[in-house]
Amino acid sequence: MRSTAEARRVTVLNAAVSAFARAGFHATPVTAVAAAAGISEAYVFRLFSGKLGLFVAAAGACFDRIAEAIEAGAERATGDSPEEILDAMGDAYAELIADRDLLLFQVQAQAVTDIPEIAEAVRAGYRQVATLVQSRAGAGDAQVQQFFAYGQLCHLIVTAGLEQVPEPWARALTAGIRHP
Amino acid sequence: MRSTAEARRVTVLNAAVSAFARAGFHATPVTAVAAAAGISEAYVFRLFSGKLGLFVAAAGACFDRIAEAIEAGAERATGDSPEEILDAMGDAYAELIADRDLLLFQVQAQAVTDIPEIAEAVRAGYRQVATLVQSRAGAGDAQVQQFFAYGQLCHLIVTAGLEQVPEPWARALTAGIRHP
DNA sequence: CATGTTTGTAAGTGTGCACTCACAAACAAT
DNA sequence: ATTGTTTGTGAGTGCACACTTACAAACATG
Repeated sequence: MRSTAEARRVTVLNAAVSAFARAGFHATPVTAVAAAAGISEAYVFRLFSGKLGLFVAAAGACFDRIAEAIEAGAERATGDSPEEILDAMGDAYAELIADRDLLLFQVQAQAVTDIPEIAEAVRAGYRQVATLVQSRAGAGDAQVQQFFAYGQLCHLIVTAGLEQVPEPWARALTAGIRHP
Repeated sequence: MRSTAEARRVTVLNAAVSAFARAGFHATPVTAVAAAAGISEAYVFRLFSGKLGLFVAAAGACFDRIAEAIEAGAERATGDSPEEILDAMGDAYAELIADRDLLLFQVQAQAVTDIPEIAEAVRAGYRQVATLVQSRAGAGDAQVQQFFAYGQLCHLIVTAGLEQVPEPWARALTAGIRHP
């Protein structure tokens, strides 16, 4: 008995977010997650209820990390106007997704929302983050909407690799976006 | 010999866009596409170079339809200021994605950009649409960027089913978005 | 009508993967 | 020590699916 089940679950979830982020739900065998976590495939199935349960739990971990980073970013805001807090939140988010795992996982999760359990997990994740942004920044609906619209644009820029494209249309889409 | 190969390819591509849109690249067996097109799986493999070739061709067809609709929308603009043309383009896009196939296909394609051929197809598609919007509307970079940012937000709203969510955070994200 | 070409399919083949089960070793409790 | 519980794995099982091949029927052309 090397570790408690709860500690293993955390390790596995980190490996799962990373693995699912790259290839998505259907193209990622749980063998890959197990290998990344350093345990056997069979034990992953005992720790989580099937591949679907694993993915849903990983989604929860993903959005928890995002909410945590955004809240910490708000704490570092220079002022307390909605604009300043939103800006600080944007910076924190840009910094967080530097490794791309959390960003890509969101894209992958959105792609498998035809599975009801995953759709619910995505809604729960955005509920958590959106209510946080709304209440913590004290921003109006339009500002919150804009915050998420440009966040989604960021997902497109990264998945399509637009920061590598020198043509004018790509420069227009990536202009001023923090950090890609 | 009922039909020419070229006519079959068109039929198959329509079926492919629809089928891939729902379940994505990896979860859609080419049997499903073949069945939807009313031909055998083996013939699909003769018409296209593997499942990947089929998906890439479907992506081309998808973005062609989008570009066509946006151009037709611009034609119907009430004035010829960038704002009015962009607005007409937005309406045309909102109308086009009413059946959700074209929207969901884009989301699915973004999720499998770890496959280089698909990443290139996505870039080619957005190049086509973005240059069209930029040149046809005569809009500045910031306006073009905003156009696509809110388009991407629209993808989130649909995949997560936010238009069905009555809570304040979801209302903020969906406010004023055309047609969901 | 004979020969060639294109359209179409039925029936495989091999492989990858989700999930299970029987079993073992580490630890706890009495 | 003995019994029970939790942590952990190796070795399967069965199925879905990408892709191939061999073959047949429709059409064209001389």
